[in-house]
Formats: sequence, structure tokens, C-alpha cells
Amino acid sequence: MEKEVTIYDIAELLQLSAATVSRALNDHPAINIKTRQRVQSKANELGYRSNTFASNLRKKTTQTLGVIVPRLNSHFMSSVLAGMEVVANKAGYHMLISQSLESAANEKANARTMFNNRVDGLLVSLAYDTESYDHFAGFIKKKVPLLFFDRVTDFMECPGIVIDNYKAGYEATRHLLAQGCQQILHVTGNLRRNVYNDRMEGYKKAIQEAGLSERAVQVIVNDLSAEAGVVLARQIMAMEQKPDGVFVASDICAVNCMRALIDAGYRIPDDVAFVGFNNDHVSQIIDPKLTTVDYPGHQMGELAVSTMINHLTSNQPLGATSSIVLRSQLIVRASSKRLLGAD
Amino acid sequence: MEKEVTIYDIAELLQLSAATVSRALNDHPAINIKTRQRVQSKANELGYRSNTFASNLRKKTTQTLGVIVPRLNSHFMSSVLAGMEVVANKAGYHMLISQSLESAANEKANARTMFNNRVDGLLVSLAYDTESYDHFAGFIKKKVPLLFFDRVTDFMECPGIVIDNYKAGYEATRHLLAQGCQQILHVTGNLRRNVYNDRMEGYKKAIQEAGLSERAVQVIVNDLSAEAGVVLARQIMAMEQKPDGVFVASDICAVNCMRALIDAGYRIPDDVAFVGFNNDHVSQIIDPKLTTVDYPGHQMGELAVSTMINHLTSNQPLGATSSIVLRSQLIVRASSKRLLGAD
DNA sequence: TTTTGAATTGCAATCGGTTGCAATTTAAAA
DNA sequence: TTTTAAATTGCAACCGATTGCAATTCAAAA
Repeated sequence: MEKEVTIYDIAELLQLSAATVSRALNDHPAINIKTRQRVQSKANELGYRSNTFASNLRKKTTQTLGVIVPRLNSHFMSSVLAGMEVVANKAGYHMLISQSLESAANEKANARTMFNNRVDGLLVSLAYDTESYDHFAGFIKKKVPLLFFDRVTDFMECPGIVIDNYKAGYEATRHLLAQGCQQILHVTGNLRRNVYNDRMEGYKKAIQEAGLSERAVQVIVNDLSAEAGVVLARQIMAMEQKPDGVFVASDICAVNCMRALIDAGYRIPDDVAFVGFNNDHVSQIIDPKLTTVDYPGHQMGELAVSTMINHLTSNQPLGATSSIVLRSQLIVRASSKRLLGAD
Repeated sequence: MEKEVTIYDIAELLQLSAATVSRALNDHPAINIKTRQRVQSKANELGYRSNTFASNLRKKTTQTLGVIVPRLNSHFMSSVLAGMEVVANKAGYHMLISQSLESAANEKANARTMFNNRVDGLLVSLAYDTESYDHFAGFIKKKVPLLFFDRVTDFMECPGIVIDNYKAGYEATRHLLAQGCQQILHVTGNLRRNVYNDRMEGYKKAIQEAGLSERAVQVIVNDLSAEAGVVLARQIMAMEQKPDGVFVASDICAVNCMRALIDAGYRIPDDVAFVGFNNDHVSQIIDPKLTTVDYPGHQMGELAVSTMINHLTSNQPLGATSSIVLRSQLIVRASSKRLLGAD
């Protein structure tokens, strides 16, 4: 059982041509049903496995989708990937996954690899510091469909799958205002990325609409990590004029900040109300539970891949769709409820 | 720029043979350095990209590792994958990832796909209900190296990368005993999987050693999900003889249970002490912070892949190594500290 | 200038399926 | 029974890179 069995072996044993065997194995309708069965059972008997390379080489398709994400290990991203995998698997596609670790250089290298591996399509969520998009030019040129999700860009003529971050930011802020907050601090990530910039714009808009002064707009940019949350708490404690509301663009960062503040004696939401983002597990574990924006990661992954596959099989131009917006929703919990009966 | 450039195109333009071009592109030492440079710069100029299939077809190697995990979206697993990706990427390998969703049937199908795709090696963490291992037989037969991590099995002659779950369970329980707990409840997952069974055995051993009666051994099996944690809290509240210590084999499940108990008025650790497993993010967010077992996921991923690649390149027999045990460690936090000055 | 060995390069087969088109067989219609 | 169309099957040329071995080139030694 050392040597690999090929269609030629089967063909010889069955006194058929390789062409017929190939067709039989692929359920080609032109092949007589009896022949087909004979071939397939013989293939099973011999432990035949199709050689994907030979097939790909000839067919010029890989049944593989490339995925480049900033990090694999975040609650949100792993949900997205899980969703992607389910749909891809069902449609007979495989996923080649790599992470940029938030570095544009890595992203570039990974894109190159995906390119050489001739993925049928590429799904990307941009790294923190990606500014140039040259590394995707090859895909465009070779007409390999490209799709961005979550962290998207307007610089490329590619569809993006997103939530309405502007609206989410706006509503989160409105909610804090409605709870009586007057000085709302917004903490977010690199503003080059749409997800963070849009949320901030929504935040600003809400502040302006509320008729608050310019000074009411207060933004801190960090990397939204757990550690950054602890640092943030120290920053807040050191402020001469403390915020009475904080809107953080990530639950992980938010809860760590809350925890540090609580340990230091702050009362939430009375001293300061909190709203996070992502509806991460931790948002329901912290006490008080964290008001947050539900972010349908799994669904986003499913949608990204099904859009891609739909395009690949039906050959509809992907460029046509400019973006797909998923519904997100503010989930109000105790961390921001300052008024009785408020929702 | 529509048509793909091949080595033949380059060969013709440079009045060379395809063989020479191929060697030049691969830095073959037999090729004159000037020729090599001419070829490489021409390749760049034309936007040449190597056709991986043709190469694989000829070389019979894929530079791809298959990974099958129960779920992508858990804190632990995504850390493992992140670690794997870093090492694989650095060594020029790609990762084909799929999830079994805890179903043996899916695992089987995924293994088949990996097999057909001729991954150079396969890394597996077993599904909840996998009982037969036939779907891995092909890999053994074809001498494709196979390696299990975390959820391993003794039924196959394959190396496994694990932590000492027995010891971890033992120490966690000893810790609770040392804190004065007399009735320790152990909550864990499917006992068919080593990770859960071993932890339980460690737990039992510690109970026995403490000279407690048979009745002191109390085990509940669930799926360790967040929801299961809430259910667990109800179960505990309904018990006539309540435990004064709970050792849960997963942080997620533990914290959700704690949260429900706290909301119901229980005091932790005074009424009941808690120890979790995994050192998940949430363990530091819950109040009181959760004592847990640190589980080096990222490191486990790195090690799994580097072991595999090392084997692939040096051709050392993988079978020789039977298992690699990573160090894990009990991290004591407030959820289990009942004695002053205890650690 | 000839010899000789090393350095380069090319030939041609090979990896294993796929597919357009032609050839053959089979079955239905005349 | 012959004609004709439909159903099957086979031929042979791909897909693009790799590599053992032979051929050629080149330069140094004789």
C-alpha cells in the first residue's frame, strides 16, 4: 500500500481509459451508470485518492479561500472564522488562514503567499497599520475576487462586509447621554481603520447634537488590549475633570478598566457609566454587567464566505456589491443604567 | 496581464531552457550566477508567480499542514492556532484549518479532505464524541505524520502534546482541601477525552489521600459551556448537602456559575470556593477573581507545529516521541482563598 | 595547441487528472 | 432490416514545474 493509486491503475484493471475513469469518479453524466459504479467501487477497494494538484493544475481552480486576519485569538475574530469555516466546508471549499499580527509587513507577505497559492478568493480584515494597498493589486489584476470584512477600506474597489460602526457609535453615545452623562470619554483604536474612525464619528455627532461644548469631546486612542484597559483606569483616575461616562470600542479593554476602577473604589455606573463594544463573553461576567454593542461575528463570517462563494460559482461580478451592512445592536446592561426604569 | 506567465515564457524570452529557468528561480547552485540574476529579474518584470500545483505534483509535497480542532472559537483554541500559525508561517508552511464542531462525523469528513489534499502533516485535537480512529488510518498507512494535541488518545501510536492534566487536577483539588474545603464538587466534560478524565482522576486521588469518605467524591459532567455554568448554579442551589468547594474544568463555565451564585446571594469563597481551568480572560474579570490553571495555549500551538516541521524536515521518526508534556500551573486568586495568608 | 576536468545548460520524461472532439456502441424510429 | 440519433467511451493534447543524465561550454593545465 506504499505506492499511490492513480486513475491509470484503475483504468487498466477495468480495461477502460483514464478519461472514462476520471469522468466516472466525477459523476459525469455521459458515463454509463454501471460503469460509474464499477469504477467507484474499484477505487474504494484500492484506496484511491484523487490527486488535488494534478486536478488543480489542469482545472486552474483550487477550491481554497485565503483568509488574512489581524489576529486569530480574539473572541470576535475566532467567531468570524468559525462562521466562515462552516459555510466554506459545506460548499466544499478549504480555508488557508494566516494572521498579520497587526503588521502591514506581515499582511503583505501573507498576501503574497496566498497569491502564489492561487487561492480562488481572498478575505481580508486589515491590520492596524496598513496604509498602502499595493499588495492586493495582483489579485485585482488577475481577477481573483477580493473581499474585506470588518476592517475595510474605501481605497479599493472591493466589497466589504461591515456593521454600521457610525450608527453603533452614535447610539452608544446617545444612550450614555440619555442616562445623564455630560462628559463622555471615548476610547478607541487606530483611527486609520474604519471600525474605529466610524465609531468615533458617531460619538462626536451625538455629542454635538446634544449641544454640549467642544470640551465635551474627549478621545483616547490605544490598542484596546486588556493591559491598555488597566492603563486607561489610571489615566482616568489622574484626570482633574473626570468623565461620567466612558465608551470603549472593545469589551476586553472596557472590563479591565472597570475592574481597576472598581478595585480603586469607583462606583459604576454612578460615578462613571460604561459602554463597551463586541458583546464579548466578559461583558456578562463583570459586575455590573457591561452595556455593549452586539457584533454578529459568526454571522459576518458566514456572510463573507457565502458572498464569496456565490460570486465564484455564479460568476457574478463582485465589484457590483460595494458593501453589505450587518445589523448590530446596543445591549443595555447595568454598567450604564443610571436612571430608574431606563432601558 | 491576463495570461499567467510560466517558466517557458521566461525561457523563450531569455533564450534558455525551461530547466535552466526552473533551477535559476530555485537558486540551484549549478546555475551561473549571472544567468540566475537575469532570470530572476525577468521573472519579476513579468510578474511571474510559481505554479504551486505543478510544483507539488512533481515534488509530491505540499508545504501545508492540516489542523482539525473541535471549535475555532474558544479562547484556548484560538491561542493554540495563533501559536501554530506563527511557527508555520516562519517555516514556510501553510495551514489548512477545519473544525469538527465536536462531532465525530465531521471530524471524519475533515480528515478525509485533509487526506485528499495531501497535507504534509496533520495536527488534531479530538472531538467530544470521537470513539473510533479509523479515519486516521490512511495517514498512518501513507506515512503522513500525525500528531495530537490537548485532546489526545492512547489508541494510536502517535505523539501527543499535552499538559499533565492529572497533576493539574490533583493540585487544584489539593489547594481547595488546603483551604479547608471538605465537600468538593468536580465539574467536567466528556470523560472519554483524556483532558477531562485525567483531571478527574487527579481530583479523586487528592480526595482519597485526604482521607475523606467516598461520599466526598462528587462529579458532574456537562458540556462546560457558559449556559451549563448557569444550570450548574441552579443544581448547586438545589442540593441538600452543598459543596464548599467547586473545581470546574473550564473557566467559562466556572465564572458563569459563580456569577449566578453571587447574584443569588452566595458568598465566594466563604460559602463556596471556586477553581477553574484555562486561565481564560474572564477569570480575572469576575469578582472575586478566579483561581485557575494556567494553560499555555499559544506555546502548545508553537510546540505542536515545530515538532511536526522538525520531523518533516529532518525526517526523524515521529513515532519515537510518545508525548510531550507542557508545564501548567495553578494560579491562586481570591475565589479560593479562605485562609489568611494562604497562597 | 591539445587535453582534461569542472562548470553550465539542455533534453525529455514525469507527476496525475481533465476535456474537446472523434469514434464507437446502443437503442429507437422508420 | 436499415436509418438515424443518442448514449458511451477513447484519443491525445494539455496544465507547469522538476530532475537524472547527457551534452556543451569554458578555462586552466599540460
